[in-house]
Amino acid sequence: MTGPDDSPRPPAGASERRGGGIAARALAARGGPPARSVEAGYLTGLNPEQRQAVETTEGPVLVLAGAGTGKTRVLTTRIAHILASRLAYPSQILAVTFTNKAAREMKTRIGLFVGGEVEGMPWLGTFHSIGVKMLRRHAELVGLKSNFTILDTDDQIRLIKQLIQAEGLDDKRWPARAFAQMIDGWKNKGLTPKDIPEGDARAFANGKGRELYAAYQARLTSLNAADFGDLLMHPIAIFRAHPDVLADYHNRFRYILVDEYQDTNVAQYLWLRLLAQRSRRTGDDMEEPINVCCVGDDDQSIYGWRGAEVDNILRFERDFPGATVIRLERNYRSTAHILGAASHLIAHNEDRLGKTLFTDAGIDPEHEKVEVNAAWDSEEEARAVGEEIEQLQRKGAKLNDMAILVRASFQMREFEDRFVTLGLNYRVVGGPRFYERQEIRDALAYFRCVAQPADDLAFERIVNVPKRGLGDSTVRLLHDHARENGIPLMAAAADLATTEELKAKPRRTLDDLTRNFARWSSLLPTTKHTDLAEMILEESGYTEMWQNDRSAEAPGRLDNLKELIRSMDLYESLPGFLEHVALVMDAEQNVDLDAVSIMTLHSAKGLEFETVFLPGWEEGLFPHQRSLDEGGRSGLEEERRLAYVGITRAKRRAKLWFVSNRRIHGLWQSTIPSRFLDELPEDHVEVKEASNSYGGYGRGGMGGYGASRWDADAFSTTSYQTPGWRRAQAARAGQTAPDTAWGSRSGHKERSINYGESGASGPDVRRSSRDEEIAAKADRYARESEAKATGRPAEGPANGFAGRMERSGRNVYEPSSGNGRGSNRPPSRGLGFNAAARDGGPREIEGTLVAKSVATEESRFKVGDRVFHMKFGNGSVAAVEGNKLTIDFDRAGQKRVLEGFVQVV
DNA sequence: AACTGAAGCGTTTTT
DNA sequence: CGCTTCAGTT
Repeated sequence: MTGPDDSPRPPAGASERRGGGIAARALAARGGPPARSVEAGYLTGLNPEQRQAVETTEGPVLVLAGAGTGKTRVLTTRIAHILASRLAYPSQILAVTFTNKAAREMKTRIGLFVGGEVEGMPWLGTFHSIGVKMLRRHAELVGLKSNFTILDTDDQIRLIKQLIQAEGLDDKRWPARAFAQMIDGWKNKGLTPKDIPEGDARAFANGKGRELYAAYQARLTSLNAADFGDLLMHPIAIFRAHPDVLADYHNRFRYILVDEYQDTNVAQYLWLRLLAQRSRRTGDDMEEPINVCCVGDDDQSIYGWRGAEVDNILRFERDFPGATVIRLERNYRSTAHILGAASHLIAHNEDRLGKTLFTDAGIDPEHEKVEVNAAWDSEEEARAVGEEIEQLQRKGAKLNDMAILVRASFQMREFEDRFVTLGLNYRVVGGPRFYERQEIRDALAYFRCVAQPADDLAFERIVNVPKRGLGDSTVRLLHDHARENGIPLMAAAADLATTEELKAKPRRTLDDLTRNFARWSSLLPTTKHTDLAEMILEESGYTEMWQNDRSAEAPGRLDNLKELIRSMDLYESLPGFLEHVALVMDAEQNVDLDAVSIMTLHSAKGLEFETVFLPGWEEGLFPHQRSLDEGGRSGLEEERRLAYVGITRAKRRAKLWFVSNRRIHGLWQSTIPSRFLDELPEDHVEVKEASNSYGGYGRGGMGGYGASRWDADAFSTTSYQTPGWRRAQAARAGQTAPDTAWGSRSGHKERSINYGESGASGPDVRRSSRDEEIAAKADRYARESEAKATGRPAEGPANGFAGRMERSGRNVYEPSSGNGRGSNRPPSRGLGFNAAARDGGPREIEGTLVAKSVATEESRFKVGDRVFHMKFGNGSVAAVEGNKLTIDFDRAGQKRVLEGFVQVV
């Protein structure tokens, strides 16, 4: 099975053809003049270390690249250099990244060097996408066909659940999800069923862990399917069992580059080592090493929990003897304050190779120190951050240059709520993924059934979606029949439609359904895939199902389906598209819109922003209690690296926050500032007065308005030696684990979020009680797409309503403010935090806010107006509050929306 | 087969 | 606290 890209076999070596030969390359490796006579333009502007990393093309190279030291630039320039020096064909370079984003960026940037010919780099991609590519070429060696399907987590869990039940085990006591995660963990470590430790095997399913794992693998094979982990496991198995295949790759790849090496797990490491560690046999029978270059930063290793082994990077020199190690320590991103703070923090870690970042930019009095801010609770934190953002915006800053980086995704909500209220554009990066939405998965399941009628899991998913009266009992019959005859469910369905086994009604339905699928499949070769896709959704009744759905999300889902079909246009065929979807679970974001980014610290790695807000620096949350409990010291160190990553995302401003009260599991807990705050150097840090809504404006040297938790001297000095701080420290010292909610759970069973879907057999789709929120977000999406369509920014900066709305809510928590979730406030303020409330707060702030309110126009809507909304259709206005309208929609029910999104009919 | 209420469950990070 | 899942009911 040869793939489409049978690139030219490497001849005796591309360079030899140019008369360069190994010697010439070795010369270049010693830093001598490059093979080209003219100094290549792409080399200018590199510092000496970067340049060395680019030009040391021969032999193993490890580049330890600190944050902001131009890692991506080195990587891409190195590839460009290899290509420009004709050391290898594009197809002879294997370049592996971790994320699709990184792969995309590399492609783009290499394209800039090479002049757009990115297609010529067939082996640049993520571990997984390259894994699939290899697996498709040799699938039969592990008992698969080359058109195998890739399971998503959902399919995986359903399948495991079936197996658990088949074993006669209690699927409540042994949850499928937990086992899916165990399997994942094993595969991350490169362990097949027979390799797993006895203890692990016993830990699940009354000691049947190993059997279950084996059964799962067998089932995958019979389904002609692979899960994510298999995309690496199978190639490893193939390489080991078939030296000829491996030799072929050895022969093919002249250069191997790996990005983010500190994040590789054992399986990836094994895969890589198989490919890179042997010598390559050249035509004239000489041994020539494959040139491997790994780039990484041990200080940014934050995926240990997922099986990443920092050891891989520490072990590099042993794995590849004679390796050149290059350190990139010159930081081009951040100010000296930010760098100083981050470096000082990370120096508290023991397990590191040790790098010292420096910058040429000296300490500039204009540069802001890293800020530490306090807030009473998370709501106030969000409010204050929102105000800071608006302030920056007023000074001309762009929202695109700001980001809020949180430890855990539940923190995002507060900010989203707040920004919706403010009318501040935001974008959640890495949130619920497009392809994980229910309607998208359903649609994809239809497509999979058409492209591959043997895809049982897809079939199962949609037999009764929309409801056709094919319930559990019918499906069970199908299963039995399929099993007895060793045929796929689709075929079984076709069979049963012709026999007497079923009652007339389901038989009829089944007959219709299978005929439809047969017809769609037959159209596959002749019909344009986007048209076919549309036809499938239309004729299956799937579109209609959502059209008839009166819930708030339905219109959005229909939009998503349209978007799905639109995006298919970029791909050549249905199978091609399905492959893309399986591997690339994220959808590109709309970058045209000026918006604040909200994301987790993990997904922020590799990005940079002028201003970074880092909320939630509290013990238990950050560092996360669970990391502490499960990971001990190394867990703490990983958290610290996460903090380091967070701070180093900032170019000019890093603003840290902690709150005194946070709601966890619906309960208010009082919290303690993160130990990481203590670990910051005073020189580069400014501790701010509680920057809540009543104290937040009068910053810096201002006299201070009354005692506060931080006390007056906290204003003028940037010291931690304040009573409040000491109190917090004392509290922490006395009580390590903050509280029950975080502490006591013995760690097992983690859950990922399931987006409101019941399983395959549970067709009743219930209304989520998050309708309101989703509706609010729907507004945002509407705005985004509108902005996209009209080509102009959706709306200017936040209008002046922010202040007014906060008015009454500022010092006192008002039970019914916001969206009806006003109950259950934290206890009344203590700790002298109320200082500003005593005298009503600083005057000029009041002034500002009042001015803001006055400047606002009267709403152009009034109660009773008939209006139209892009998502919710027609309705009548039930209430007006500022720019927010409560509208009774004819179809979608009552919603609160911003007036910008509706128009008078 | 589909709907409903009620109980119980988990609440970090994701290719 | 909010959400998912289950079990019992129609």
